[in-house]
Amino acid sequence: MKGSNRNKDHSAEGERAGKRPKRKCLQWHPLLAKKLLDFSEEEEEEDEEEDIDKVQLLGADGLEQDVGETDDESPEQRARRPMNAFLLFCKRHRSLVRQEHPRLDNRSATKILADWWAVLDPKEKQKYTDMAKEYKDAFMKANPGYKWCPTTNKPVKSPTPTVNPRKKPWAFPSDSSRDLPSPKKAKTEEMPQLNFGMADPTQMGGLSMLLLAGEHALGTPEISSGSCRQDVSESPELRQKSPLFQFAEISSSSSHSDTPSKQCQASALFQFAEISSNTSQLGGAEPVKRCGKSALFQLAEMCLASEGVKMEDSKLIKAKESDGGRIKELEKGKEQREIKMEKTDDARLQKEAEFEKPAKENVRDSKELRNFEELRMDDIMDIKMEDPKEIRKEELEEDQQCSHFPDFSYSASSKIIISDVPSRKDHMCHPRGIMIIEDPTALNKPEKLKKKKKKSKMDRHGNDKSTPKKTCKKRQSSESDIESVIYTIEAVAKGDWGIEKLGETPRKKVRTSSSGKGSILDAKPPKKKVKSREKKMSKEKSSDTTKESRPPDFISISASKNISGEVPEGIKAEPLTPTEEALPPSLSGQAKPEESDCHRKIETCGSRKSERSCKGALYKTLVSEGMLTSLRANVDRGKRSSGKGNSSDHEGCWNEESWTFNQSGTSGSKKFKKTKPKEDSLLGSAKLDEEFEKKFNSLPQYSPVTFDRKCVPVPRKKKKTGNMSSEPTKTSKGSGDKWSNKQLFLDAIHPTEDEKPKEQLLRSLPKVTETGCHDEGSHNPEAAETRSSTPEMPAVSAFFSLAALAEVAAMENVHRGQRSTPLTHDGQPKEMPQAPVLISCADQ
DNA sequence: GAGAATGAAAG
DNA sequence: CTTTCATTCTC
Repeated sequence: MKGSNRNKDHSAEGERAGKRPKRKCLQWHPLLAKKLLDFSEEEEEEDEEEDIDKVQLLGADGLEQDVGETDDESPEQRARRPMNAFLLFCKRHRSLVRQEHPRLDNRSATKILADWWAVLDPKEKQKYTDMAKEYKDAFMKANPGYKWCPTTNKPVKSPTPTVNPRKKPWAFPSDSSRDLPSPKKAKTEEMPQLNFGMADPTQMGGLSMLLLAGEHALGTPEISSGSCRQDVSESPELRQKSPLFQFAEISSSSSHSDTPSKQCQASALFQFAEISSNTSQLGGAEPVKRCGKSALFQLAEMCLASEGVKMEDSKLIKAKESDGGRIKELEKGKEQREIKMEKTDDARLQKEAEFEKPAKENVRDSKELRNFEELRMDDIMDIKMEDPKEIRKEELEEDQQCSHFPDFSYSASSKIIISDVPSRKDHMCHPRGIMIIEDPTALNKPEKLKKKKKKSKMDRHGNDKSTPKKTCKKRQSSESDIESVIYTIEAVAKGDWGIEKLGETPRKKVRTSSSGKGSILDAKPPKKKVKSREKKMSKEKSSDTTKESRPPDFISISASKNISGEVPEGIKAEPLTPTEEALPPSLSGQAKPEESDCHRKIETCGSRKSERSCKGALYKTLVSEGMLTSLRANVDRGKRSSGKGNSSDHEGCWNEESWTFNQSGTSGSKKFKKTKPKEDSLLGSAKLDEEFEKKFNSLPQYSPVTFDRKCVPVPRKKKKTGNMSSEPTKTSKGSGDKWSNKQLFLDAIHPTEDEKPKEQLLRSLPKVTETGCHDEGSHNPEAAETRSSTPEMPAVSAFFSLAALAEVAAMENVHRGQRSTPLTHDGQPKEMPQAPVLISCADQ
């Protein structure tokens, strides 16, 4: 049913309604495609990967379908016209309105918003207008060919029946020169001539491509986007006005010069737009050179070297594991990591295993959770040891424990474990593991997911209203969540992302993946998370301390990395290794060869894979060092997209979900690559969106009070008058009570009486976290504005090459999905402060 | 899905 | 001048 609908014209609307549509837009899709073309080599490799993926995907047809569907819809179509000032305002303030008038339906809220808008100080209005314009410009730059809307009628019917008539027409009509068919289409069938047509964002090359793109952007003059350039040249004012433009200019034109100061201030929006565009036009790049170029890369390489050892270990493990606990393998995840080290010495392992078992039994009473974890550890160890007897024992123990925990069932445990796995930094692994374990059906049905989301939303909103039962369930999870949140916060404060991811990721994924079973799962995972976190925390302490004490310098990073390589600690994420581990046996077979390849390549600094791996290492390092904080905005985005896009069908492809799906499909070692392609696309759009969001968040948010005063006198329209009179009145009342004058500018946290303490707590916590670690979330409008340029980002960018930054960002995007909802465990709005809207969307 | 608002863009 | 569509989300 859906499929048909999607295809139909209205599908777009439906999508919108669905919310997922939001993120779908990859305006530069075509550009990416070109990139792909440029980097045909990688493409080939990826293709292979794809095949593998497909095979794997077979299991879950739904996933694949989703992807395909997504393809059909084509990102270009998705590209949405930028919001105008009023819409921005609405988006920014709707949540406020809703808070004040929870009962009010959206329409009414819109009316109120309109009223506010009407009375809004022109000066303030101008901010929104400017923002809208800025974003529009950026958007247009990103999508040179983009047309606002097709004419009312024409597009729909006549043109291209194959694709949604409506979308196609307006997507990139003007690009006659380029003629980029919708990327997806092209890839599948049409335009054999155009190689890029083949490029499917989904399938497209990985970070390397992105990297290349970035390099190009930096290195190459603005050959690419003529139109954009023209625009820029034409409107110098814009540049002056908006850092975005400046940045765009810089990146496009000179690029090479780092011009850190300016760039720093400039917004990533244009950057990415430029990059994408440039890349598209530019020819292939030389990865090797790049490697040499960036210090960042070198650093990554160093990291890689350390990791390489680990990888080998993981291989060994796999080989051994062929026996039994496949799932367990997946589950092992983190513990494995640690264990790996131990593993080297079997004797030690055995001893430890034995030791731990009895110990946990004793502990049981006191700390069940811990035991559980330990148990897992034991399982892992056993597996490694390959001793069937021990495994059995473990099982028994597990059973016992299960008895202790009514909630935990075997299946549940497995799932939980999986969730844990994701908690590690290996995002790649998670999705896949989830996919495998979970029912494909669930994935297939986006609708259900939607419902779920809705429900969750309902719950959150309607705590007052209804669903005591649901609430209860959630509450359990929520409590645990809170703990986790706290941990997360702490972790964040310390700069350790991994932990945070742990908490968040599992949750989200679990939910998403397990539409039906979610409730049970939800309840469980949090506990585990907490424990795992605790454990990690303790273990990581040493590392953490190190991090804390040290500033995020290159040197420090490198040092830490080296150390990490030596130390088994979980802090450093081993992207490749964990992934491999996570792979199920079936996959492992395929993966192994790849791994070996990777390994070899890794050894070779110049190879792309090595680059990737290096990137991964780098990413880890950066993460550990907390340098990615600024990039974290992606998380928000991810949440958003995930929330909306969870359905995963068509639009999903660009979303995290799609991403996740792909990963799941992907075979082990290559996950990175595959992920990357989407990431790229995502990255571009994501970055743009991210920047946009930042800016958006920086926009001032006004308290109802502000409007109340003005509001009364100004009745805008006759029609509404009736409503207006009544509603505005309400507003005034509510605002008066809740809002103090000092709060004229709304900060992040709204003291809503309606909301429950939990939510508040969650909100506040996340806020704090973000605030502390990342400036991104601009809680204070003023501060936000100041930040609009995003101090951190610029700093980072200045430090690293743009390309490197982009890579990292891409990586983070990958992670996004998993960690996406750090705070949102319950589906409650956590990050109210920055983007209320985001929150609403984000919660599944 | 419709609808509530505003506004930009295209016909 | 009219029509789309961008945002959000209830009904």
